[in-house]
Amino acid sequence: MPELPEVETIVRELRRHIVGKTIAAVRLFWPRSVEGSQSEFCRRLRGMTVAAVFRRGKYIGLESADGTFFTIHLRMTGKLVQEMAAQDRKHLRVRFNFLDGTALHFVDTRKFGRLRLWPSREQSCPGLGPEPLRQATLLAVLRALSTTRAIKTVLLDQTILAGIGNIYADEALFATGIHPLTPAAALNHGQQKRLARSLPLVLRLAIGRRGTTLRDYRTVEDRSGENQEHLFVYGRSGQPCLTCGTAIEKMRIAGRSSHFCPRCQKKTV
DNA sequence: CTTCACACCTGGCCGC
DNA sequence: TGCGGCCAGGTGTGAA
Repeated sequence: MPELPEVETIVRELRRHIVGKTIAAVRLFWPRSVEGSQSEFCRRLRGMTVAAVFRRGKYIGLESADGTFFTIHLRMTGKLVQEMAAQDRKHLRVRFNFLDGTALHFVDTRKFGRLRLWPSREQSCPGLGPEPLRQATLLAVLRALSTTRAIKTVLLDQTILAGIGNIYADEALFATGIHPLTPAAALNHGQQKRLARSLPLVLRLAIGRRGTTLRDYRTVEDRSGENQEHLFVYGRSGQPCLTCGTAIEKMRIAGRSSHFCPRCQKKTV
């Protein structure tokens, strides 16, 4: 489900809702949602006062003043909500109760989401590439690519760039006019520069719209995003390209469906 | 190094 | 109505 813009939206709402609060109780309804020792996880979190909430790629990180740090990865269907809707109760996996009487619910239909403790914030989420929100960072990363893997595959690789998922990879490639199968190292300077400009734009616009809600994604306040109203290619196969009218095509790349306009995104190699 | 199948899970949708 | 097959914002593993 959630990619960088959705996770960023959730993190911003979490800051409003839980910073300063102390966890009174943690209850696991689906223990496998927690990686590592479940008893240690619950023990360390009990009594923890949330000092800060972070995002790193698609990870949400919560930290206390004494250095306790844990992450939540929502994978496909995970969500964090203050209040549970009726249909959420069946999929409640973890519940955090705070001293002030409020709660935070980790709801996850498909049970792919994962929570885990780390020794510190610095030692968490190893192997993630840089954040893709700055043009200069992206340009450096794109210029350094020497792989022949398809650019779409590379954008989805979290060790190269952290936070991009299937929707925004497709949208950014469309915005840049690059065919998703283009070998990463074959991008010319103009394409590198345009992609480095487009990606942060696509992501920031989506953040401004609180992300893309296709099915399950909801914010902490149980609001949906609005970016689904502004997609150019994702989920639009067979429909006319909003730029040129050609039917959007769909093909499988890196095991994921990829949407593109065969006219606006010509293969250059 | 890279691709690919498969695993982890549940539910919605479509065709028959 | 029921059933099978296919699909889904993600990631990790092991085989080829």
